[in-house]
Amino acid sequence: MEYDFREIENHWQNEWKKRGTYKVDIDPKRPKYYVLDMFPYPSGAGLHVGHPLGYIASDIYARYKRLCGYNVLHPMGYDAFGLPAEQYAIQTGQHPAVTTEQNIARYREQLDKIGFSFDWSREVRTCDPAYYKWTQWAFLKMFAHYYNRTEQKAKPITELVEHFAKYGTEDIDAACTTQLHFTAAEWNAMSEAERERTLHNYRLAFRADTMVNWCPKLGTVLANDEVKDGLSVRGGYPVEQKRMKQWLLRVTAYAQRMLDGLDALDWSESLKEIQRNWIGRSEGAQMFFDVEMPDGSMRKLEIFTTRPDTVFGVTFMVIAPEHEWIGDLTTPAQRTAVEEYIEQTKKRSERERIAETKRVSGVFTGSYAINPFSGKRIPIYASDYVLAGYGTGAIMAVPAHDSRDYAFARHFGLDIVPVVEGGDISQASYDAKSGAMINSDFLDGKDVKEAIKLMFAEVERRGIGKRLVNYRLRDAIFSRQRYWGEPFPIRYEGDIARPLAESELPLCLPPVKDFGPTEQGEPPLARVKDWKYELSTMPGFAGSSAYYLRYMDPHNDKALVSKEADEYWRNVDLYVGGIEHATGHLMYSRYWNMFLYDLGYVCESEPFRKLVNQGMIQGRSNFVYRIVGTNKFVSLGLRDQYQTQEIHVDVNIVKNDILDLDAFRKWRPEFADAEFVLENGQYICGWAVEKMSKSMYNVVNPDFIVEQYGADTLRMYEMFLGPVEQSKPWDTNGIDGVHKFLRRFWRLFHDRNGEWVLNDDKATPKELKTLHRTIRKVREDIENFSFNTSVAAFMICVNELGECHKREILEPLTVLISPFAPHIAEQLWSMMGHTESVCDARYPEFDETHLVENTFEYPVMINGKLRFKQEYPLSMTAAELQADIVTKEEAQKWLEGAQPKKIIVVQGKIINIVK
RNA sequence: GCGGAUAUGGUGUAAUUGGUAGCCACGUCAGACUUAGGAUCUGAUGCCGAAGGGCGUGGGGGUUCGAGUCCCUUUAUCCGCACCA
Repeated sequence: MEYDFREIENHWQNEWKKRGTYKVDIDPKRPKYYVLDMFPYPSGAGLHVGHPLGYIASDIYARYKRLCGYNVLHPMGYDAFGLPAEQYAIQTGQHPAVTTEQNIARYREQLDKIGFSFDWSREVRTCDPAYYKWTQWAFLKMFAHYYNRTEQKAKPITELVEHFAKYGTEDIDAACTTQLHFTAAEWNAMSEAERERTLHNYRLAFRADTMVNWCPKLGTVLANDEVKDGLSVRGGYPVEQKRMKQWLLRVTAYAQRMLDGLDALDWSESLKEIQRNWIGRSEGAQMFFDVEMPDGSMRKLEIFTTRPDTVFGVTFMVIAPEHEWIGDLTTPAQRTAVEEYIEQTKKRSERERIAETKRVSGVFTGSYAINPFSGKRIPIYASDYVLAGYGTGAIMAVPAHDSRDYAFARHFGLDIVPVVEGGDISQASYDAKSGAMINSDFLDGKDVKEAIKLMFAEVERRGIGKRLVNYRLRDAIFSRQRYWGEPFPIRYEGDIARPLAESELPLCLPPVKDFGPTEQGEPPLARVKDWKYELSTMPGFAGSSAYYLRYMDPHNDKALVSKEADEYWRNVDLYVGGIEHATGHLMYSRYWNMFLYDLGYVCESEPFRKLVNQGMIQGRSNFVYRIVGTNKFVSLGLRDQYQTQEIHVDVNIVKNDILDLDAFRKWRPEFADAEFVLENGQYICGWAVEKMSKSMYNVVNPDFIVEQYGADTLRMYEMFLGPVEQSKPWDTNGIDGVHKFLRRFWRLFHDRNGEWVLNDDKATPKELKTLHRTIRKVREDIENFSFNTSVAAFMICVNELGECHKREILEPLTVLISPFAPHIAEQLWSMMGHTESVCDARYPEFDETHLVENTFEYPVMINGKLRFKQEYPLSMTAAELQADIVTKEEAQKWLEGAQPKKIIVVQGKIINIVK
């Protein structure tokens, strides 16, 4: 009987479904293991071969863990709210719910074909009201809490209200948008609307009037991680900065904890580094500079600096054009110039601003500040090189030691005073944080690092500022002027946002017919009659922030996750997904989880213990070369002889870069009568690595591979391609090698006539050695997530076994391979007479004793090269080994009379013998 | 500019973690079986050389008896952040 993967795979997939093989429940008797994939957004294009890469890896790991006796939670679901479905709806008028449903069905069909061990009874969809009830619930909790920095924990906002009523802002250290100061009397005198407005300054989910990323083309605001180089990540449309009233999440409150938490996580260093960069902690000082206001009053301008040591070199100050005080600071003489400049900056898009970072621009406000240390009167400028969103939006400029300040000073002819030795300020600023201080009074002669410390102390002593830590991380803008997302459980009384009661959840997304903004530019929900709730909806990351918790207890309508389920499954042991979520989903999830942890709803502060980023699979495009003006195509090697035009050709009709001529003629009508100039009787195509996309005809559909070779071949081949973490072009060349391997594996159980053979003969020591070497290698490799090498180990093993028909060898080998090729393993397992699924077997243990009768090799260096090897039994201990060969005499005898010129012994071991 | 990663045959990769570089495959070549082969099987295949032999892990230097692996330096590519004060 030949290896009929079609029948085998069909049969076992049905059988798994029928038996509920992959359904899991809490089982306190067994240790848990939670293997999670980043759930997909079900797009209309379906899966290509790149998508399952991570799923296959995690599936192998999940199956392996299960075979090792763990109770494995391995769920799957859909991240179903989001922009593409809605964009499609706007274009076609089809409701996103309908297209999403269709796409999910297609995804499911494709996923099923590959033979994953998902527990589908736990499927979640973020657009399902029963699911997003808990997204809304978490939002309400954030709305009802603030972050107490003294306790480093989220606390009920009611505590804050009580405190305000008794003591005002006295002794409050809370994460907030702006530092407020008021007394209990002032608080008590506030109207309800005023109090509400004040509380938004502290809530973890809050409304604020801030600068946001506005994307006119998408008609919505976007979070920072959804914008790259001034363009929207989705769609690539221009994004502008605009002041708008939006909902935000105070993720900055958790900046330090998110930073600290990274150390204990088993994530790749590069991913942790991306998050560290994104959080962007910098230590410095807050300092106040006295400012002479044009109206004659004095104010204190707050700045942030990481280089307080250079304060004697401050010769001017710069504020952002958006700075609150800009109007007050501008003198009548400068008013026109300043207003013009503000107008000019407003017009420049984010993209232009980024592109023109080298261009120096700015304007003098007319006002002066006093350098608190040198006592000099210094001018205050406004310039867009100072960002409103970072620090306080104002800086002290030290042109001698900051390249941007230097360029600015040069452009406007301002003083440049060096305060650190080491540079040549006539050429450039000296930015390095080392050297001796000069021109700096009490700091003179001190090293920069010491000077910084001394300055911190001095600033605090004089009461003009204090040490401060600043973060680059911004609060996450949480509302989208869109339809296809979770509605906010918020209704308005005038301008006061009132949360819905928990019992009113879920607040369901009402149906609409038109998905675009209204004529007044309001979000689509404004069209819904009697919709008295918030018009915006939540962003994509809302639904994906806690889905891993929901999988633990997906049908619970009393809680996001029950205490019992949470305490059993705890958190994700292994998370597999793309690195593109480093600053989005992976930040928000950690924030969300820490918040729920503070409130006692979850028992682990970090959601994902170990994380593996699978590489991207790029496309490998193929080209044919048409002779210009003809319908004649010339093979790659001969194209230089003609004037040709390069045309993408469907990679599915090319094999090993050789074009299937008939298939090409059938591919498109205009090629029906194509002629070819061949080399060696074949048409060789050119190739290039490009993004996998329809327009380049390089999309390889997994269904196509499954149909041709079977799911097990696809699974193994994707693993064999190289390390999971690595990005690589998809190359179907070579898939035959894996397919051949599976056929050889099949043939281990069949004789030359294809008859099933399995006997109970004793295995030879050599066979046992082969088996156990493979067990050791594969176990190690799976633990290390090195699947390409474990596939290679299987291949070697099968090559070595030849025609082995022994149960003693084949049974463990079948279990060993079942995570990689579950269908064929299952079939063979049942043919061996097992009634239970191979998934219920135990993974074979490595037994060293089978290697004992064999030998290992002890290398000796001769003439600087390893030339001579002696084999010793593995059972030999290090001491015996030493006694045997380590002495010079032994070595000499061992070399059989050859006269060594030199024997080099290091720490009692011969490491080199020179003859 | 700052930070992270990678570099090995024609190709994808491997290397017991400092010990014979190139495992396992793809591709190529040769052979067998075939009416036929995009089937199957066997063998060869890093480069140079007729051979002995020499060279060889992006380049240069170093440590070591010994380096793909450790250190310094340099180049190239990829990724993240970026007027972040």
